[in-house]
Amino acid sequence: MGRGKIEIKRIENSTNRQVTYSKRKNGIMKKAKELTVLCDAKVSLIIFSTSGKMSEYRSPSATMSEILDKYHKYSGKRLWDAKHEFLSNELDRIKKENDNMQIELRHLKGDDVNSLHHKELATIEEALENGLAKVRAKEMEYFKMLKKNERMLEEENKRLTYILHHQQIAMDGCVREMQNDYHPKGRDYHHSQMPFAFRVQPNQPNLQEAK
Amino acid sequence: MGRGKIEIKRIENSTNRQVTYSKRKNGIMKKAKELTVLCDAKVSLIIFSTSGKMSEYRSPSATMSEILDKYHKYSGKRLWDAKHEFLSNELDRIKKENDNMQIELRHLKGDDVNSLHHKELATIEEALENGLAKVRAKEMEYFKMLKKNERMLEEENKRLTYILHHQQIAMDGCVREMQNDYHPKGRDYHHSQMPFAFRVQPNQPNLQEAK
DNA sequence: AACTATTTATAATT
DNA sequence: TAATTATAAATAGTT
Repeated sequence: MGRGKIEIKRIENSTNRQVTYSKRKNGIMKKAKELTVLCDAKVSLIIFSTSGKMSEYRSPSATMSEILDKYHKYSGKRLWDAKHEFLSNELDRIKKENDNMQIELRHLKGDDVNSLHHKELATIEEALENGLAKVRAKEMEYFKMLKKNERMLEEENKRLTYILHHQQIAMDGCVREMQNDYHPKGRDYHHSQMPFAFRVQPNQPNLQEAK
Repeated sequence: MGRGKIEIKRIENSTNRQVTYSKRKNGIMKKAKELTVLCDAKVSLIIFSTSGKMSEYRSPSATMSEILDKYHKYSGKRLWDAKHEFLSNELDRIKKENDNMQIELRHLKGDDVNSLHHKELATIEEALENGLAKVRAKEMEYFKMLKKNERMLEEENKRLTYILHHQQIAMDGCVREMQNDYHPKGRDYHHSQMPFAFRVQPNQPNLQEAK
């Protein structure tokens, strides 16, 4: 389409090539726009000249990421950089793992077991019994520890009570002596002054009976 | 450029639009190829039709990632940052979900329960008992179904045996008649000819005793 | 950059 | 749906 027909091969004359580039670039851009409007298509056209200059047309209705997303899906090519691809793969892997665990969890909770066969059911049952046994053992252990702790506290309590009692007796003697020295007429002075809480009281009644 | 001039606006007639799309798509592809060859340019042309079908032309000298790299530099647009961030967040989220499930699974299997308190242990125990109950119920159901099926098969077996038996008797009578007619001297001819497998045998001995 | 002869693309038609 | 064709559009060579 011009004064003469041309062969489709590289134009060797650099000036001609540049002129033709400019003209045809405009032409193809126009065509892209027309295709977009006439046929309601989404077009992405990116052109780099020999010198590296970029020209772009993109249908107004489409973002570049949208186009690339679709391109990605269609071509199956992995355009993204290594890091991106790694993340993508990792995500897929973990999602799969996640699904499997979810299924296992549901099975262990006794849900969605209709599709399972006898052998699978037996395996799950065994796992459950196993888990139950372990959990109960742990609970028992916990209980024993509590019991042991309680016993230790009781022992300690008894010991403290004993010591306190003797201390009180010693103190009584001491105070009586002091009363004899300085307040010969006063009686039970220290007892009436001492706050109740500081006097030894059996706060664990059963301790008195414990061996 | 055609029989009549057209306005550049969306072609409402769907058939026409599709025809025009096809023609112009080929046209623009051809133009892209020519530009590539004539002017030594790098071209990327991606087109999506209304229906979502993709067509692509790319200069043979250029890979898509090369084009996108250059596009990236030129436009200054950061196309994949958003995507990257999204993937990264998604990965974190799912990893966390994963970890939680993993812990739950371990607990249900009775592992790693040392750090748990009494209340948590009790919750797990309950879940396990629940699951076990459901699984056993399912197994019981399965077992009953097997039993029922077995019973039905036995019934059918009995019925078939009965029918076969009577048929055999009838056949014996018939053959004997035939022997009397044509081979008065032959005896047990049909029995010796009949493959063993076709003769009624009690293959489930206990069936004979079953009510 | 504008012009124009000619080729090419394509809208309407078959 | 695929050819055909008349015409519009694009553009190669020219100014």
